Amino acid sequence: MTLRNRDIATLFKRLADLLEIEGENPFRIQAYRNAAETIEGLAAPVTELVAAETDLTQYSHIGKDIAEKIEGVVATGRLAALDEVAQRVPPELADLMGVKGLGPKGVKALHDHFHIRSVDELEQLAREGRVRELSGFGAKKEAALLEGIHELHARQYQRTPLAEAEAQAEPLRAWLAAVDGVECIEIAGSYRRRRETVGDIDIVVACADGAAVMERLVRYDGIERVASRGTTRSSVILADGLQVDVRAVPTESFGAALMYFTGSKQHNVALRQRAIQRDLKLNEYGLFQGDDAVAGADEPGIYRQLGLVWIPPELRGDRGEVEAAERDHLPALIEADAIRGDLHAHTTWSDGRDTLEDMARGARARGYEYLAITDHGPRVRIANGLSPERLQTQAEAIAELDASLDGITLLKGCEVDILADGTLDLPDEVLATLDIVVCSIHYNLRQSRQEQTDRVLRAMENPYFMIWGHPTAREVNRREPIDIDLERCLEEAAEHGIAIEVSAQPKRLDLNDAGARLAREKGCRLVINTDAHSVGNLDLVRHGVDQARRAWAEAEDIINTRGLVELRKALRTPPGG
DNA sequence: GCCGTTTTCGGCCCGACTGTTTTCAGTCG
Repeated sequence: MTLRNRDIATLFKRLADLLEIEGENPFRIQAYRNAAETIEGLAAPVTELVAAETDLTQYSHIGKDIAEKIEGVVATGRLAALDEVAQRVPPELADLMGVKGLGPKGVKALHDHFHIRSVDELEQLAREGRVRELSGFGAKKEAALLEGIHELHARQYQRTPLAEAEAQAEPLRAWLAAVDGVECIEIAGSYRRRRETVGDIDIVVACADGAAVMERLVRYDGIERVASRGTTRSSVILADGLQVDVRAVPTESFGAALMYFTGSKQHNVALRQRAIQRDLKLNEYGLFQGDDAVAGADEPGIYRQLGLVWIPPELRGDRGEVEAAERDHLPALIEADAIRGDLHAHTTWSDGRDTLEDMARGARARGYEYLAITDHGPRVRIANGLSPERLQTQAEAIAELDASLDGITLLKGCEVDILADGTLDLPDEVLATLDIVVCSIHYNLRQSRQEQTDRVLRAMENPYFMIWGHPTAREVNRREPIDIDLERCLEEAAEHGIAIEVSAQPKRLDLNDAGARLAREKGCRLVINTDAHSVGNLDLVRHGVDQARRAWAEAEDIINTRGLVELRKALRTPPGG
């Protein structure tokens, strides 16, 4: 199995956890955690960067020492420093830190006194009521730990997909907005940064009377329990286990609080350091010079005082956005209303729920100029994939409908399968009759990296390969991406003028933000498609726009922001086409 | 261990809440 960036990051996080339990210098620990964040956020595989002898210290939070440690990991598969610490501190203790309410000091105390090593042992100890024997631990703490263990098991470390989080959070936002005196209310956190999944929900409320907000919060119907409650800050757990933190601030602090709770943590740290350099102090109440607030009511004012233009939340990840904002070189991010058509949609001809006509009318009702009908090719039998004969019949139906419908153009297309050997599941003479050919992988997901890469590169040699559909076949929280040399494939795609799909399906979001950013850097055009299997699915496009924005994409990078004539020019041109 | 618009040493984000403490440490975000 290839060493993924996430695996390498995990080693450094674990090293940080164990050192923290040992009581090491907290800044050294933070340095390892910062480096882990950087590694996770890199678009290119670290293994390949090392193979190409890239200077890793060019990346933030990676210095000489950590660069060498990373090279060691790539060479040996092990982090020597971690192995060394593991001789003194049982590595399983890091898992105990996953229990809410238990930090490094608590883990060390429990281990020193009871010699426990696992969450299960802690659970047994707590059930027997023995944790309270330890000074610093009481009955309430013991109960809180049992609760924390329960939650750990229940949620299995899973983050909530953004679309699900929306369904939970928006009604609660509306519930709180009804409190008298609420001036502004926003959902912050990774939700506002539009990450594909969220760990919890952060709601920031501008209100003179915070107590009234908290009073209404705890009366919300969907609450499982109240984890903590104050007059300015409270936490509740919703019925499905999602945690919601609510923070009430005065109106003059709303921008600062919104910024603070939007994060990312790394972005906040960068801004606070910037404030310190200017003899200012930034906290969730405002930007202060001594005791005087110089900004705080709104975000643009704070950024301005720091010498920056306002940074859209999707860019706040300490990935170069502060430097870009300083030079006023931020991208003009794509907006949802810039999308003028969908190039990947299914109908009842294969596994869609709605008819060809319903889909066409639905797209027109959304204001689209065009819609590509791309039912499955024959390989996907379970989805009633189309044979060349049925595809021909469908083409006639599309042409007939297109002629009878004003205000939208229907494009004849197909979602062709990239077979295990890199051939496509329809012959070239059939593909030659189509306007749009989306090529996707649905089967043989477990091929080796070499096989998978060769497979896609071979497929791309086919002149009718126009769009690479959901390129890595990943599914959020459910299926890892296929093992493939993405960078190599994107270079090939750029060369042939193949557009890369950013699937807006919440379960796919494929390519993801880092992949889409890499695609742009390699010179590829992107296309935001819903892969709609119903009329309602067409509305999912905004989730794809979110991903593209996180990839720093502008409207110009996305081919389906163009009118039909320009779109055709932007697509790969097959021979004679 | 990283980093640099008071740079190669000396900082490194900071406030709220909880439980346990009898004045604050630990944890969280």
